[in-house]
Amino acid sequence: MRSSRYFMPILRETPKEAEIVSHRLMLRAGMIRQESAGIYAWLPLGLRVLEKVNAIVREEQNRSGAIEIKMPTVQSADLWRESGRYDDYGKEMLRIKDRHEREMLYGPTNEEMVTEIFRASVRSYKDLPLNLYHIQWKFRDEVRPRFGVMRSREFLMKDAYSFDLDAAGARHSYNRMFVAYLRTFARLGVTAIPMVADTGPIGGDLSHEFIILASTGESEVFCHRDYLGFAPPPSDIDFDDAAGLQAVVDHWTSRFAATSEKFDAAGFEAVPEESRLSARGIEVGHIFYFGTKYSEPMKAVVSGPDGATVPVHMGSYGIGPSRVVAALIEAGHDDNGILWPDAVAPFTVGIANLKVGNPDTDAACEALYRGLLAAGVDALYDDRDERPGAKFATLDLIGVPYQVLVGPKGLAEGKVELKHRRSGEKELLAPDEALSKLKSLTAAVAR
RNA sequence: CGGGGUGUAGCGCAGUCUGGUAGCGCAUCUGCUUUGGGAGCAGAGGGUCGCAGGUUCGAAUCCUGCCGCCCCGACCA
Repeated sequence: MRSSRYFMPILRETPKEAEIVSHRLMLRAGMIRQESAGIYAWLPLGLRVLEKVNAIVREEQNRSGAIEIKMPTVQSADLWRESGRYDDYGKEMLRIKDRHEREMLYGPTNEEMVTEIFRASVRSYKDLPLNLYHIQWKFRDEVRPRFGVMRSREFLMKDAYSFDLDAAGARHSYNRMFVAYLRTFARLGVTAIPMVADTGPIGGDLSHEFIILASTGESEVFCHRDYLGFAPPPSDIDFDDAAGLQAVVDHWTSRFAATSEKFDAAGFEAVPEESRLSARGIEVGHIFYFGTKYSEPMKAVVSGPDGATVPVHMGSYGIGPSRVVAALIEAGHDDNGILWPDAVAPFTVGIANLKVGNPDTDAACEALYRGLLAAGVDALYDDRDERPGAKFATLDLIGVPYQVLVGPKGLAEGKVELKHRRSGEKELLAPDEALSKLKSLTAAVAR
């Protein structure tokens, strides 16, 4: 993408309403724009990051055996009356009426709808296990939305729903998601620690929250330091191997880890003092097993091997990609701007032409830009007629991980400067060396 | 939902107390000079002062009502 042709409304000053660093940086980088309290438009740069998060989430869901669908945002109130939640959900649910005065709602979650879809088509235990997920906008009418997309009213959520014949099968489905989440967050470049969680209004008796540690996080969390060193499960892990998955889950739940709601002083004090980690965290994922809570009232039943009709055991599994974007910034930023993990950076490489109009810099930049595009690298070519300082500041602000600075001084020596955003390291290379080095550095994230 | 605050140009703000027809910085546009860490000079454009009533010769400013937004608390992916 050429900067001169792009839509990237950078703000030099911070809008006063933005309190936390991720919100400030997302506004300044022109990633989002607030349209109403807790409701945001995603501008091109923000959308790029959001879609890269989605892509990783989707790949790992698919790898674990989940199947993607897309359910609507608007649902019928009648569906929610079946489960009894229409009256229970309270003011957080946005209730609307259509032109025929039918009661509708903007979905805050989809347990009822997916159960309805399941029961309409599945009759036999032979069709199980089944896990259906979608990535869709949700709306929860929070009393006080805040912190930008961290706690917004409208937010994007990946929600998966598993269906099994019995509790043991459901446990396996739960573990599949547990392992998929470990891999997902590792690929997103962060450590997310599974912590024992409250099941809340969704109900059930098995639940974990996945927490990213960040000093500006909203939750107070306590865990064993060992979690920071645990290796994520490999990409070739066998999701059909119930015992193998259970071993991974056992390992990742073998140390103390709890949010303040589930904090147990005796358990934490049993952790050796030098290993106790008391920190702040951001909840980016939450998984539940809730048995037959919905299948029973909504009659989602299958025939078992013995011919008996039984309600299916279900679980639900959420990741909030829009919140993840903010959490990644909370976990990665400095005074100059955002430090994206390579895998989700809006652009992997930025090229700054320090003197647009100079035949040498123009030609060198064009060659680099074309070479990167040909290699499938997401490159941003800053070809605007701006001063060098403005270009450096912009690339740092939006967090481009690898930057090539091309100016007449360097070119006179036959060199361009390659800068690594996160470490600040710089090196002088011949343009073609820079290109081949960038190709190898970014090979893992190139398309 | 309780408490506090705020609304003036795209962003950050002054002006409101003490009414006289709107200003500053950044951004934008034009020109010249600049060009390796958010340039300088000169000029220009851009605002129903949140909305609706009221008081007044005259309202951004005073009064009444409404709305939006932000912060603190209680609640949540």
